[in-house]
Amino acid sequence: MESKDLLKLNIQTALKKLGIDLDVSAISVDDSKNPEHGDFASNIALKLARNAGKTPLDFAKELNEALDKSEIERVEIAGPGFINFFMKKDSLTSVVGKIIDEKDNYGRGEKKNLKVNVEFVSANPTGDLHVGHARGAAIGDSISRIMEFDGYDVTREYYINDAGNQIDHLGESIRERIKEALGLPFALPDDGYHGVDVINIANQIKDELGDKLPAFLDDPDSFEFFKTRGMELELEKIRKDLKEYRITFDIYSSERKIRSGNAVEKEIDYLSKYIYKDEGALVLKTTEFLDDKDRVIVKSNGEYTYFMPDIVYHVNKLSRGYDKLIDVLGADHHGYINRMKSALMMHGYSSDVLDIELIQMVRMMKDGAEFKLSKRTGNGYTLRELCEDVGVDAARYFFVMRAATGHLDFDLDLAVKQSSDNPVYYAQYAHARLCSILNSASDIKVDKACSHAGEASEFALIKELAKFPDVIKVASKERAPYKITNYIHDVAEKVHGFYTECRVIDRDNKEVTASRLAICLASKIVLKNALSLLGVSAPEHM
RNA sequence: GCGCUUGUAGCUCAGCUGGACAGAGCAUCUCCCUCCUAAGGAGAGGGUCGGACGUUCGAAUCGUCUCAAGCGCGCCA
Repeated sequence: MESKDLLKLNIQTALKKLGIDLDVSAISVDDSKNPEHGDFASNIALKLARNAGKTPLDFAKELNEALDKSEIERVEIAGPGFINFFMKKDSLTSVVGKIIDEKDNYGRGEKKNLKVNVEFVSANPTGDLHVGHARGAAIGDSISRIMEFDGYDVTREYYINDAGNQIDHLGESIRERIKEALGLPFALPDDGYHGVDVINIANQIKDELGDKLPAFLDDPDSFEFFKTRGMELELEKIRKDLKEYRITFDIYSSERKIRSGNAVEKEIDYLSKYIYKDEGALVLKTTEFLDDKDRVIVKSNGEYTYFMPDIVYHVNKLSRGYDKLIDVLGADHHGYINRMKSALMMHGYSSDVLDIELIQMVRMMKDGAEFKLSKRTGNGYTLRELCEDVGVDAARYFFVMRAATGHLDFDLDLAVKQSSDNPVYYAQYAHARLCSILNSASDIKVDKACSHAGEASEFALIKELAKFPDVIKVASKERAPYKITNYIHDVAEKVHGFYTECRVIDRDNKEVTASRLAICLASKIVLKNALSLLGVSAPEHM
């Protein structure tokens, strides 16, 4: 157990001696920001003094006397009643050996036996993924990785809206492009897809059909074929782009399949007591739960609104046994949250069975101005181009670097810079430096007890490493990958400070060398673990 | 009009289940490589935490009001 947690238990026991029973979770112990305030600080006396009928200072003094001092060097009571703890060195350095022993598993949360489904990207297979998808993709995948590491059983799912009329437009566009290629008269639909990628796909399908053309165009099944084949090819491209981006999905769900077998009708039946008719349309009484307005589910012309099959889809996901659904959506969907939650509540689920993570817009910035367009196609800047331009590491790191709820300016110039200005390089460089030291001293056995730590920069780094498990818990709970990038920065900063202050390899002083090598190894492990949660590589050389 | 999100240093953002002088990066200025990667480090300047009032021993953090920006409020998806 980490020294901070031990300290909490220590305080808990001391409080008991004073006749106060408190859960450990109610005892706050913080890492001191200022070294003068010791290693850890607690405001517990300020919180409890009033109820105990004492002044915070007196309360702190009494508490201090009840503490077990075996791990504590000394205690200072400061300010209005803060208790500052100066820990014994061994108590702080023990985490180094722990990290080295646990390696890739350092920071991993306990197995929770909870199944979580994270749905993200879910772009219609009608064209290339563009940068608008890229942030949601990076955040969705990082949330998945973080929660997996925290001990959840995570499924990554992609929902294909293949039943709507966008797919019809795709089919039409392909058919007309094939006609064009065959020299026949053609007419692109106004709401069709006009990009070069559709032309490429049309050409590919044309080649596949070969001699069957142009006769096949008159076949009544041809349109259905263009639709499904076009979609398959689009999806193939998307999968490939995502794989390059280090994202793979466990499940691709098709709207058509979800809808099959009267699933929608059955759902309407199930919800019947919350449904009423209004001017020929069926309306769901979502206001009975969280919504501020009832929602149409079947239009007066008999068609479903988008919402209806989506309810079926979410119910379907839950029927597969997930304890929690997470949807990663664009921020413009915020009106959708309470409506979907309400529908699920009609099924008896709690409102928090579904979490919707809203992702704010990204502005790509280049030379101080917004950069929107692909240089190749004249359409939107694609994910593939972005990866080619700045690399997957920088792309993924930048996209998760800020809280999802806030707008993000993606500085393309900074992302390609090979210098410390670039936060990705700053972190990766720290890792590479550590590897370089470890390689140069591979013949020296590391001292896992880290028994010769003495410099301030060594302790600053060790304390930072000890925070990792807590950072994971918070990032997982808040679904906040940016907490990991912040942490990575802090670790990298301390690594660089340590590197500068402490010469590691000293052939004349094997003890100190072995102790410092342990710090290097532990730091390397933590950096690598943290980077991997974001899908960012930890290079050995740069 | 209603709802959601945002407003913190010149710029981009942390900090927000209330706590000790408000932090980081970039940009600006000073220093530091005979030595494991200077893709680094040390230091300086720079802030009425949008505004007002309230709760509290204590508010960037909580509450109310207000100003500003973005986005939603379809029988669109």
